[in-house]
Amino acid sequence: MLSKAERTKLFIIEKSAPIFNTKGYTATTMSDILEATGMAKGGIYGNFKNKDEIALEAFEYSFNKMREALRFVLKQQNTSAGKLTAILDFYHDYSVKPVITGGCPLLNTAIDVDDTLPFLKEAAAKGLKEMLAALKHIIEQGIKYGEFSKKLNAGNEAELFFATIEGGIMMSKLNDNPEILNRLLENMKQQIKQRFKK
Amino acid sequence: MLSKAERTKLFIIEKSAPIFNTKGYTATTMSDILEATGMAKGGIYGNFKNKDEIALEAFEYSFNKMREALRFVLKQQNTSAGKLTAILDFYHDYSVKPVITGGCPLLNTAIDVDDTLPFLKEAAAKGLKEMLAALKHIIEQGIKYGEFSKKLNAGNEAELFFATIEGGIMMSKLNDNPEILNRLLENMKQQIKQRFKK
DNA sequence: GTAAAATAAGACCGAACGGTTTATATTTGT
DNA sequence: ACAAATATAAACCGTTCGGTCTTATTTTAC
Repeated sequence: MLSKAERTKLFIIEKSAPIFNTKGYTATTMSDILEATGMAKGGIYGNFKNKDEIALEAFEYSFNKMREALRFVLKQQNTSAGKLTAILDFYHDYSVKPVITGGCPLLNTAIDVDDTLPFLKEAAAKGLKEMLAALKHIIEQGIKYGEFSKKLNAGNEAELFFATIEGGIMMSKLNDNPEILNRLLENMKQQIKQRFKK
Repeated sequence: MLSKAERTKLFIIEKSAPIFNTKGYTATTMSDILEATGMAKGGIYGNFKNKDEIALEAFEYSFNKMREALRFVLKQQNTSAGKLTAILDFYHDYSVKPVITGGCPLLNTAIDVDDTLPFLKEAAAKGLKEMLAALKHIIEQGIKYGEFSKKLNAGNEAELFFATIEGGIMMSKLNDNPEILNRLLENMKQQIKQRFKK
C-alpha cells in the first residue's frame, strides 16, 4: 500500500496535471494548484520542492496515462495493420475526449516549453522518442512478417504517422471541430490498406 | 509614408512578435517588451491599450510574414504539383530557420491559447482556415486541370498536408533535429508524385 | 496509549506582474 | 517657428507571483 506521503503526492499530481496540460507551465500558478487540491501551501511544499518539480511529475503522469491507454488498445491486436488502426481509433474524437483534459500532453508540452524550459523539454523529447520507437517497431514487424511492403521505411512512416495525428489534434482543437482529426484518421487508415501493402 | 505613431507601433510589434512566438502569451511580460524596444512604459501604453492588443497584433504580424513568404514562393510556380512542392521546400529546415523566431506562429499560438484566450484563438483559427483554403484551392486546380487524380478529396488532402507539416515542426523542434521535418517533407513530395497522380 | 516523526495550515516575504499617472522633453507636420 | 502629437522617466497602484517559516495537527511505530 502507498504511504500517506505517496498518496498525497499522487493526489496533488492528479489534480495538477490537467491544469498544466490546459494552461501551460507559466500560466499555471501555485494558487491554481492550491485551489484544485484544496490544500494549503505548506502541504504542497512539503511534498514537492517547487513548481518545476510538480510540472515535471505532472507531465510524466499525463504521458504515462497516454502510454497505458495506448498499450491497452494495442494488446488487443495481433497484426501490425490492426495495431496501427487501433491507434488511429484511439485518437478518434481526441480533441474533445482527451485522456487528460487539455489535449495531448506531448504536443502541449513540446510547444509550451521548447524554447524556454529545458528540463520539461527533455522529458517531452524522451516521450516523443518512445512513441516513435514503438510505432517504428510495429511497422517493422509488419514488414518482417509480410504484412507491409518491404519498400517502406519504418522510421519515416512512424514519423509521418505521428506528425499527422499531432497536427490533426492541433487543428481540431483550434477550430473546435473534431471532424478535422477524424477525417485525417480515416485517410490514414486508407493509406495503411493501400500504400502500406502494395 | 507612415506617420510617427504608425512607425512606432510597427517597431513595437516587430520587436514583440518574436518574443510572443517564443515564450507564449503569459510568459511574455511587459518588461520583456520594454527591454526589446528600449522604450519606457509610457511609450508603449501610448500606442497600445494593453498587453492583449500587442499580442493580437504581434500574431497578425507574424502570420502575415508567413503568408507573404509563402505567396512569394507560390507565384513562381504555375503547376499545382509545383506549388505544393514549393511549399514543402519552403518548410525545409524550418525548425532551425523559421520566418519568425520561435517557430510557426499558427502552431505556437494554437497550442498556447486554445483553452484560455479566446481573442487570440479566434485569430489563429482564422489563419488556419485561410491556410487550408489556399491549399485546397491548389489541389482543386490540380484536379481540374488533370494534374491530379479525380479521386482525391481536395479538402482532406489539404488538411493532411498541413497537419503533417505542423506535426513535423513540433517534432523537429522538440528533438533539436531538423532532419525529422525534412524527411517528412521528402516523403510528402514522393506522395505527390505517386499517390496524387495515379 | 503515547511519544516521536511526518505532514498540513496559513501568515508572511520580497519581487514581479500589468497598468496608470504626471510632469518633462522631444519630434512632427505645417 | 510654433502648436500638436508623441515619447521619456519614474513614481505609484493594487494584485499576484513563487516560495519560506513557524505553529499546529495528524500519522505512524512501538
